[in-house]
Amino acid sequence: MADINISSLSKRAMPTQTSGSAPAGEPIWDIIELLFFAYRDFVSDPDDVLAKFNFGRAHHRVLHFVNRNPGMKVADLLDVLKITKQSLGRVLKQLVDDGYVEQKEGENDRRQRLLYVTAKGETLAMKLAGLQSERIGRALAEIGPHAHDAARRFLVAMIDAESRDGVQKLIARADRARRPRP
Amino acid sequence: MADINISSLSKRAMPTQTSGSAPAGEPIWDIIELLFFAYRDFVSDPDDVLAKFNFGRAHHRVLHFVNRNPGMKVADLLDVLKITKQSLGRVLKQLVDDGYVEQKEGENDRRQRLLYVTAKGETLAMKLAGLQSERIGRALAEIGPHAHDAARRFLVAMIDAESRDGVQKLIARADRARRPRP
DNA sequence: TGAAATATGTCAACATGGCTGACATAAATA
DNA sequence: TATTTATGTCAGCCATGTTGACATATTTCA
Repeated sequence: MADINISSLSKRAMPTQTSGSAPAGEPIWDIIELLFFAYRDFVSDPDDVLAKFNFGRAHHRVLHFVNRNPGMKVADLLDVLKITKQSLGRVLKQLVDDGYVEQKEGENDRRQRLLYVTAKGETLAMKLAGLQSERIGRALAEIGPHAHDAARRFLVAMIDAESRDGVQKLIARADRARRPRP
Repeated sequence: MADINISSLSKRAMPTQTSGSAPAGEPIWDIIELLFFAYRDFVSDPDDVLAKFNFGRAHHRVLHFVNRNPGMKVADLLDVLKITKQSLGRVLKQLVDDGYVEQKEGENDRRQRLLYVTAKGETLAMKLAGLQSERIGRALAEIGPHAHDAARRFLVAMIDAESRDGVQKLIARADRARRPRP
């Protein structure tokens, strides 16, 4: 447990100033590089599992968001993933063909193909989310009581200001959908 | 300024327990998804600049680490990036041909090709690091005094235990090299 | 009702950046 | 001298992103 030696990093911090819009202090090297390494490890756990199913990261993203937002429209998914419909179409087709995702005609608007995970799809999605949650849970537990909140605040603040609201609403809505009003 | 509404998230937290190796609580959806969105935005700023130079993310990574660790061996770079020498070779060749990176014969071991950024290379590397630092600096400033430390601890803890030490040493060593002993 | 807009799908072609496998060269080392 | 090491390179494959063009069904609007 813990060869973590944080004190050795961050010689002289305080770059792009705590105050206003300072121009260009020394780059914040530690966070830049830690983000690279942390994100790489974060996505690597699912990658190993996905490989066994002949799926890649693209499939993971689709499966994840469909699992979290059952009944979402294709257009919504395109909006969340910010990829082209051709790129989405490729992986979505495989997920449907292999029985991980279903498409149902919209009730009001019959042009829509609402997306749902199948039982099989949910199992895989939850397995992958479980792996990532284990890593996150371990990390947060190592740090202390307010770690979750601190991490969330940091990550939210790293998102483009224009998208933050949308992202947070997406997350909150998915949470509500998953466990309906008590 | 601040459509950040953190309180709306995280209905019921405490998944993979604060204590030991609990098996499989509810996934930590917010962090999973925020990491996806935050990292996407984090790499998007450099992407736009790189596109103008006909470079991609792979070039960015190489340029970044060579800038941070002048004189590093090709083998070291392969180790950090965890890609094959063929993948590295492709982008490295372009960076050298275009005059962003130089290779010098090792003094002790003349088989080695030690890597250095040129003036041009440093300018670009610093510009990209500056963009990312602006985003990070803004985020940390928004949050509060201990944000940098909290973010660093979180990210370190997210890295595979076996690599943490190496990563932190890499960062610390690069910091020392950049501003030699006072 | 008929024209236009919308939601989705699909074909073709291309770029980037991973990968494997095989092989080449120069220099260090046993 | 024989072997190992550090690096480079050729050839080809795969995943996943892109653009552009076009097709189909359905809804909406004038």
